[in-house]
Amino acid sequence: MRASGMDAELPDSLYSKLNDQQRAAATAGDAPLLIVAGAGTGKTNTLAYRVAHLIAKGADPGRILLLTFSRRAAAEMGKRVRSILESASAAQLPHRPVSLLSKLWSGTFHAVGNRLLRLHGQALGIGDSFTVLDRSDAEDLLNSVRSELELDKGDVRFPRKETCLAIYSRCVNATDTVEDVLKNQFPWCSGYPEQLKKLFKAFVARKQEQNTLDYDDLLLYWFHLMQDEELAAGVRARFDHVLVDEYQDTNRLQSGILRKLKPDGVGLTVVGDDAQSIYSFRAATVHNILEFPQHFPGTTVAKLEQNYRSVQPILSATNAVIAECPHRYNKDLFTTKKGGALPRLVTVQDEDKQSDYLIGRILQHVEAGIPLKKQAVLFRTSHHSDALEVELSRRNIPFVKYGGLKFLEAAHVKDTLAILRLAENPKDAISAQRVLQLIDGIGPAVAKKAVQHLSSRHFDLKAWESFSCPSAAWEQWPPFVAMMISLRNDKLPLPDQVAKVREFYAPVLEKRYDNPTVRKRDLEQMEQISAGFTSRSQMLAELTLDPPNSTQDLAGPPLREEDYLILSTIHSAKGCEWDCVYVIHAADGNIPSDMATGTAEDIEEERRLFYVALTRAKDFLEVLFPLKYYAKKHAMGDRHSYAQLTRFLPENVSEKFEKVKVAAPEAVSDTPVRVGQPSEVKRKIAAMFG
DNA sequence: GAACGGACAGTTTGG
DNA sequence: CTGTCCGTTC
Repeated sequence: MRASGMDAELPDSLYSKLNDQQRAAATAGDAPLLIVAGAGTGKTNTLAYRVAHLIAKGADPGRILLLTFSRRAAAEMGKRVRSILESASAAQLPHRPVSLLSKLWSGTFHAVGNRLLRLHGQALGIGDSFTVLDRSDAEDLLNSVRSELELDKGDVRFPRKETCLAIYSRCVNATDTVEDVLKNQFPWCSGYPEQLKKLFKAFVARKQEQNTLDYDDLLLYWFHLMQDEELAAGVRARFDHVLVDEYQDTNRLQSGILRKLKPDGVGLTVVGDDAQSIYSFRAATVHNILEFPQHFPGTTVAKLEQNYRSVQPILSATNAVIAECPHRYNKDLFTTKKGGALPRLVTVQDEDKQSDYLIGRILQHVEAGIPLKKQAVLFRTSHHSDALEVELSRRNIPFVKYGGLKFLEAAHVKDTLAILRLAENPKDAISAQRVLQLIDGIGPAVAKKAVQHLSSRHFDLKAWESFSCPSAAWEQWPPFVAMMISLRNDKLPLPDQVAKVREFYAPVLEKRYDNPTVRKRDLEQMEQISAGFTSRSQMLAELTLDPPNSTQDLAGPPLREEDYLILSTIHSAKGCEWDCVYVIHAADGNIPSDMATGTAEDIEEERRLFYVALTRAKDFLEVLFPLKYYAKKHAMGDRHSYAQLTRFLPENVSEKFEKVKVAAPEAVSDTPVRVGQPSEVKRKIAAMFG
């Protein structure tokens, strides 16, 4: 181990904030280390202490690789390590490690893969200027390959592009064959193994021609980089220590990378909780954490079992929920947080009542001194919060939503980024086709011709000056080509580039969308944030790899000052905690989602998902269950159906909850008009004059 | 032959 | 709100 001569322990007082289990984990030696950490047991803190410990003992921060689940987690970890080391410096450690912290390699597997591949890209033949396709780009590319191969002709049952990509992605991430993936995950597509293989082969070839990598490629090329002994040695030599957070949610490709990165496991630390594995749809496998000790003989297993997050009644309830799950590392979570309220299981009449009740409770908690920011509403699926969002807006309660429709998925944002991507990588035909079709008179056919024109002239964008476009495009074409050429100028600062794009794009936006003002503001925002990136390539890669979770993520500080309620999908809530947590739509079919009740394993994952939701709560937890669901298609007739409570709360579990029933509204015949109506009237009157 | 406009359906979770 | 299908228009 490097620099082992300059052993300097962190001052003892620093560890006083850790319990014995945490301290043992943070200060364990270099043998492979598996930290099994239950929900709320201070996992992040322990990992941060371990990093600080390694640095204090002389490890070079630039030689530590910290793999986290999200960008947010990476930032949080960096902050904590910094603050621990600052306390250490105050206690007069010999060197000043804090200033070196920026050298730490931290980020998601995909982001680190992106960085490493740009460093080693020459050796792999992909260069350092590849662009990264997001999922919908990859789908579009797959789709165009599919129609070229005429796989969509005459067979309506051939899987849709989304399904094709999902199959491909599963093959890559689970390192599985097409046949096995079809058999196990996509049985309804099992009639097409040969066609799919042909499609995937062409898809891979096309990406290589275009110099583009999709998300999966960032792992796949990294994986293969590690299979080449000479190149692998180069990557291995970069890192003395590798730490992986949320290990239960890694897939086989990722564990394959780790095993080549640290073949004997020396200097490798992984942290996770098998009870919180919720990403199998992304090919994550809980086997990675369960079998870690077999993969790396000599593993030290450290358990963290003291829960610091939840009060006893909540912990009892969540322990009861997870106790129903058959296979897992045994952990006995306990807390010393005595007292506290029982979690509530609230039955409401329907979704409207759910919103009413919820907002009432949220405001009560605000009055009791709990700011909105410390309260979160969690749900299985993004659209589960639709009705609530309407009601929150109506009552002027500010909120931020995590998960769901991404800023980057909005058409106008995609258009703008496509222009920048085309400037970055003129071989990127998917971006080119998207961009070209923004011009009047240019549709798929002409766009394709223009791409061919460019391709046969060495992808020099100047070649478009000599392209004969249809007459409808005559006016827009020259300024378009001029803009593209000017973007190739490396000296042009990024915000100026975005400004040029906006100038070109503004009229298109006016013409194509009926709410251009909001969209224009998004683009202004994009120009502003572009100033924060060092290069166009960095901006494009980072936006693709760490898509902003909400538009507020992009907004400047002013909004951060304000108090706002958190709405989040359960998946996006991973790793977070709040004083009050409300889990809505706890009906069977929602939790578990009826999209995910195929196999017993699927259902177990949904159970863990429910467990993750409940364990986010510190002081107050409420689970809401609307009895009635109205069939959306028959809104005119008041057709409805009765829901069942989620199967994850059988009587022996739900007895840990205080049961609350909110009275049925129909009982009162002289109830005044529905709450929704006044706003409708006001809206109509307000809209009378445009 | 290709672009465009209107109508219509569908929409898990995320790097 | 976006992708897709289809009839109409250039």
